[in-house]
Amino acid sequence: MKPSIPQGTRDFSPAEVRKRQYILGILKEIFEEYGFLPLETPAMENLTTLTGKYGEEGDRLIFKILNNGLHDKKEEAKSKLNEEWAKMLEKPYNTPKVTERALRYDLTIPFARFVVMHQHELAFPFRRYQMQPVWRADRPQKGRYREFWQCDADVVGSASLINEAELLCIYRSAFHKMKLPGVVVKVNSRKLLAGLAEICNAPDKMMDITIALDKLDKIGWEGVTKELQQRNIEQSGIDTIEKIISVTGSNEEKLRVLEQLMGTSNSALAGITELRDTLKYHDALKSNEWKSELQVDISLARGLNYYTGVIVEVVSNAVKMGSIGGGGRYDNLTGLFGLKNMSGVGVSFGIDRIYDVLDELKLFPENLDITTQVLLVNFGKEDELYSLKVMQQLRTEGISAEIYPDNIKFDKQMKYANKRSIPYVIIIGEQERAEQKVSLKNFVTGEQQVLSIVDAIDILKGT
RNA sequence: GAGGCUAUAGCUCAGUUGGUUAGAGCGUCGGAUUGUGGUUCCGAAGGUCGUGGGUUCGAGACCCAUUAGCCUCCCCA
Repeated sequence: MKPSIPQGTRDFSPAEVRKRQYILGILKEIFEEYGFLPLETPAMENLTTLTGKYGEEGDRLIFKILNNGLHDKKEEAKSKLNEEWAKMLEKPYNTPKVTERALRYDLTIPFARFVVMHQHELAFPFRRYQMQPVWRADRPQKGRYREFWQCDADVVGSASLINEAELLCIYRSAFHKMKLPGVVVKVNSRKLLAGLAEICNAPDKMMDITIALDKLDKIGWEGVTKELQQRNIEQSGIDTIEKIISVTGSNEEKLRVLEQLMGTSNSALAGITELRDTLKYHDALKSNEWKSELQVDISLARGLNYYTGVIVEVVSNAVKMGSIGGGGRYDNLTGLFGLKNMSGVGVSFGIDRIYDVLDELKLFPENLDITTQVLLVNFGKEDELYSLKVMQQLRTEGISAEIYPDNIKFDKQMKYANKRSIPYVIIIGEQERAEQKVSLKNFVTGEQQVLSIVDAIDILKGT
């Protein structure tokens, strides 16, 4: 049979894993630096944990897991299952008989579930980071996969805007460490968007307005106007929106003008205040080394409807690609699972996209592909036994070493070392063994010398 | 959910208005060269042309269906 993998999934070759680990390593380091603790949750959740949390569209994209009731030995149970199957096929919907588990769709909802289940053991505010794959039954395309990784950091149990500011700093610090150019961290507030809907006389149409507005970059103001008309927004409202999104200047200047334009809405004023306070905290925390921009952007919307306060999204202008991260404040996330008054805020890094961007811009460090430092050539018989001892000595000294396990032709072994980009080869034959020495060949320069084991170790350690 | 493109060797792809025995590069394996890699040279293996049907004297090519992959919109990371 022809080997294949499911649509939207990928193998990661050793070189790719190295690169991915480079990204994960930077994130992990920063998360820990900011006091976040690691968490892992199962790949699958109970279906009821996930449904209804991501909107109608999201629900459709959840990967459901078939019950394995087929192992049930009772004929009665089997026929019951067949009935359910038939029902499901007739008009597509799910019954608990057929599926009651699903692959996790993101890391936030499982986190909320975890917090509620472990509320008595946790010290609040609880900060956790989590880096694991998630699955979506989406149609794959460039930069979009059915299995992809998310790296989230969330704080739950604190309403302070210091958390928002810290998360903004995590973004800026991480992309600074990756040397990613053209990074723009956009912030907005759901309250501001709610206020916008209010002053457009359409308080119940916040989602319609924000979805249309979110496309500003893509389809321009003309396209957005059309979309707003389609969504039945009054012309006076559209004019107001135009005025508001045309506001330019520094973040503080923007906020000042927005305050004048939207002063009649308490919600908008609350949004402006929280953005102002977040920026104030951020300014106290920030490093002058960071080259990314932090922009208040009222056209920023985020799809997930559990956000209630500050929202954030990160893009890189250096590459044509969707957002590489996003997040926001959700006031009542754990309320869904029965734990009230537990405000949370979090950010997510889309490392698959970050990978694509870094790869395209050739920003991965070059030394990532170094693996084994030295290969011992195998000459068979007593030579290889002596080589094994030498090899363990090297490993004890912290030098990664491997022996070619089979006694095949010399040049094949050399070709192997070359292909693996192993920088050193140790040759131990009869002569070297008799003298208790090794021949050390530098594969980059081609130089070779006969040395005592101690001297060889010194050279290998020096590089 | 809507639309577009593609499918030929392990990989990337040629293949003329339909015409004899389907090609190249890379990779793999063997040899030149069993104590010295990269470069080079010689040789070999490897294909029911995605699958099923149709048109035709004749189909890798044309038509229909089907499956899979890629991409765009929607939505999202």
